[in-house]
Amino acid sequence: MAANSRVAVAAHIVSVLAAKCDEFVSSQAIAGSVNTNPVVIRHILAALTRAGIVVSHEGKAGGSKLVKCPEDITLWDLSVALGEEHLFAVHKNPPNPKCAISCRMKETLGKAFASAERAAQAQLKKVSVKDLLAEVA
Amino acid sequence: MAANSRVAVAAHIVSVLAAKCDEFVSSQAIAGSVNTNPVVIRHILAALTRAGIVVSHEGKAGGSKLVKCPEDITLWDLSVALGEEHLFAVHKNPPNPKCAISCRMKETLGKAFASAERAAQAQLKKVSVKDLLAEVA
DNA sequence: TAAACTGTAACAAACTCGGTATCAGACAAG
DNA sequence: CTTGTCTGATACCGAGTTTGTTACAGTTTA
Repeated sequence: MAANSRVAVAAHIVSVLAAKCDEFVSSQAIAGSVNTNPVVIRHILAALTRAGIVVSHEGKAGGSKLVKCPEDITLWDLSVALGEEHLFAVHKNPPNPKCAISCRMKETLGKAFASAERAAQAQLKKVSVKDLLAEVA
Repeated sequence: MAANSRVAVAAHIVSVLAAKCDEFVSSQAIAGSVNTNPVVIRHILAALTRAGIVVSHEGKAGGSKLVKCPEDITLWDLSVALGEEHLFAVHKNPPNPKCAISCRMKETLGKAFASAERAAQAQLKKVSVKDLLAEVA
């Protein structure tokens, strides 16, 4: 799957913020760690702000910092914050009414994929930002 | 995640073949059920053929049929056949050597994502084409 | 030989993704 | 109160992906 890496970048961002406990860190400094453009970072930070995970501060000496404790932020929370909770997609072609399989297949597949997504979700919920930092250190 | 729907289409294809037990079904007939173009079907069928899941037959009265029993084909087998086993991606920016987090983050995230993928994989392995057909019927 | 089919290549339209440039506005420091 | 630094937002680009389409050579049956 041509999955994007926004959840990974979000995890990186939040880890950097967690490491600099309670300081306001600029998007430029974070971008230095991720090795990308500050605007890319700010775009993801905006989603994390909407989700109540970080708070930002405009103006000189501004930046972002965590609102929640690192152990209360999981990879799943980041996925939800970015609207990336779906791992599988069902084709969206309208069903052929003449074919019984066609009429029910998408619904059936949806259930199967949903259970796989729940399994992955349970695993993502087990990994907190605190765990990531501990592993890195 | 901008997930594609090729695994879903593959599942649809294989279900149609399983329903028409041991007949050779043309890509056009399958396309009629999926409601798409025959070439799209043939492209996926090519991958399934390489994986030894179906066999095709050129010429008039040609088509494709299953090689394996429906209960021995799982959604995971289809994912592997299409090279779609990865659900998550880590950003590929080179790490910033001045930042300890940056140097280890990608590796750490890779492990976390791998465990989530394994969980989803285990679930996909539980669903066979026979199960899909039973659910549809 | 004619018809029906596969296999494959080439292409297009729509979309996604990561990156970049730019600008208004906030705000702290001097 | 001016200057410098920062966020937030928008717009844009190039590359790649996805799905669908057209076209055509080769195979097989009747």
